[in-house]
Amino acid sequence: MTRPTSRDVAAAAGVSQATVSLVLGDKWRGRVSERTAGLVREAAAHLGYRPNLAARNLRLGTTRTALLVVPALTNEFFARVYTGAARVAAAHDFGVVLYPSPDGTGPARDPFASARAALDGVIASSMATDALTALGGDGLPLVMLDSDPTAPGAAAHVNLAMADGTRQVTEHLLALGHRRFLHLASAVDSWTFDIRAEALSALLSPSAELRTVRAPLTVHGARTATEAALAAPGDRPTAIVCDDDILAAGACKAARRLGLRVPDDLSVTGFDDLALATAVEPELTTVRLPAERVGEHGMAALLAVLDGTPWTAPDLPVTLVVRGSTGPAPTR
Amino acid sequence: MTRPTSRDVAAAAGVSQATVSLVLGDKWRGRVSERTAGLVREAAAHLGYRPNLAARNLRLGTTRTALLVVPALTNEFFARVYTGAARVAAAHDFGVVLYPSPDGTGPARDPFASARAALDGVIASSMATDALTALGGDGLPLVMLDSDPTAPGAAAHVNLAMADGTRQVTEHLLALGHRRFLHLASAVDSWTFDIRAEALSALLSPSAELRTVRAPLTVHGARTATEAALAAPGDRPTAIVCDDDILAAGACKAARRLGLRVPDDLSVTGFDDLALATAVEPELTTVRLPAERVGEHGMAALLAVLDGTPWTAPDLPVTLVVRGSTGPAPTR
DNA sequence: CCCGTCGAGTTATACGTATTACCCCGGCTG
DNA sequence: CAGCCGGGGTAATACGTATAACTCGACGGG
Repeated sequence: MTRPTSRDVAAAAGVSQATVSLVLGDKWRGRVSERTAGLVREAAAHLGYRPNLAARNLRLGTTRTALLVVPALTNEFFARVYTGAARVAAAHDFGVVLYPSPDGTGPARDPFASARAALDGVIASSMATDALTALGGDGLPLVMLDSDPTAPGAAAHVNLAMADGTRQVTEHLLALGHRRFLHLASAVDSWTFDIRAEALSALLSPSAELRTVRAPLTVHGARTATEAALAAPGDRPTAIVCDDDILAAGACKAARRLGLRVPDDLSVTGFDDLALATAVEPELTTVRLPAERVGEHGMAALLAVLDGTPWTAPDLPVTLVVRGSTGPAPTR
Repeated sequence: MTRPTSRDVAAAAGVSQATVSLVLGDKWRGRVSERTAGLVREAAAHLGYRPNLAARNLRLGTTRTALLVVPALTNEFFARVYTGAARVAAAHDFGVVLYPSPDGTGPARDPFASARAALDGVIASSMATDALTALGGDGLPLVMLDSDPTAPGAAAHVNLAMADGTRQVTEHLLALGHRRFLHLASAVDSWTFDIRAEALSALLSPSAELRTVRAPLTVHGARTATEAALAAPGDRPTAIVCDDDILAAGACKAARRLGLRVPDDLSVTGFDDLALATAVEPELTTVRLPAERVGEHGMAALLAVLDGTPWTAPDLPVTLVVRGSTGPAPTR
């Protein structure tokens, strides 16, 4: 009734356990005869043998498993990061285990207890610096994605050219004649917020006006925050630069509620190029982030670190995708 | 340089390895003095000791880890299923490892090799029956979510009242006067498609007209499929029942392209109540599925199976959410 | 005829943990 | 004073695997 072990297979094939291990581990060239190997494989298949991963991991001292820490899986961006990481992992016979870090509804507090798998390394995505250092202290190699490269504890970094993305979108809007901007950002602190806010104000001042509003990373949260901002006294902004497509979708809804037309009265831009960006009307002008590439590079970096190989790579490029949510500034 | 083991802790605390294990495993009431326990804990903390999970799993013969197989993580529905499963798992000191089954871009073929963790059981969500039976053969307890309850190999099932959801949405549309329906479904075969198609045709015939179109589960795919369907000769449908909010979003875009107004000229309904449903304009009338609840029940079912406890539960209820994408049938 | 070599396996061991069975000692009981 | 008990801890072991070290014939060369 219990699962068969390599010893059971050995007994069935009339050989020793070591031979089973050699054959199934593909290490038998010249050590075991073709005929015996066949017998072993047949016995294994017949019994439905599966090696016990726990035992193997213990013996080998490595698990070929990485932990990927993401803020929230329901965000398509991170799902895509995972996809990329898992693809590279699979190519190197690695596995990836997820830990959605506490966003309130997530699982328990301790990633390493929660992800019960034995791990070889950790990849952490888009975490605030202090949350990361909390991860750092336990001796596993750590790769940080989309995070402050000066933060301590990381063996490698993978970053996106966020500042450049902000530059592209801003210049696009400036070229369209916009001069009054609203920066709509996620309420959650992150390194990329700082980067983008900085790039934005550097590009705009002193020729243009900039206000910043932060909102929960949901369509609804962005809508209400934007409504409030647009209803504020003073000259209305003509362009809203959002740090996320989700926020941009909310901004568009706010505009519609207030009777403003996008893009005629108000231009809105997003970030990420999620499926959402082309689901809404008008489709969002946004900055496409190579999310899967981020995951791929993160896993590659971790593999390099585990190998002792030095790893370094430039920031991943991002591209502006112009769609229907931006247009010339209203001449008024 | 290598990670400290329980023996290292024992040496540092001046006790035996067994004592360390007892103390850290909280099994020392009456077996170890308070003072010694303190020493052990202090030594462990000082060395940064983390028990080796592989060794523990091997010793205990259980991993307290489940594999969750989902079709695609980028779909918010499955991300929420995972969230629910992980929450219940965490409450029972279990972990959940994901395996996004091959959607083309996914990782390798064999879930059990790919998810490298040693497993206690498997939860498979919304899989076609044949894909599931391929999973079945390896001796692990299997819980099926949202799948054909007559399929062999499952130790337990968790299902949604999909037929009832279809009934609710159909009656809503019938009450609004609609008589010509288009059923827009995912191109991927699934048990729930059959269920809903069946419910729909039973409710509509012979009083109303029904056509079925299947499309890739993307906004773009749904848009092009819907455009083609609406351009087809014959009387245009006045209501499109979609099996997914993503499809509904695509259908709305198709309508707009053809100059049809939603809901004035055409009513559209979705399924799932994703964030997308309230991101688009008009917001989607849809059937809300308790996705997290599905994950929670799935994990609970697996825990029960592992316990030997019988497990059974009625289908999870679903609720119609009426929003702006449905309205009275055009009087024409 | 003896030794080296090679082919085809086997025996033994270690990985780090949890737990069972045991040990020792001081104090209480009869 | 022998016997017993219980508190406080230790020694030994098993989990299933991978692999290094070894064995055992047979064979070929010198």
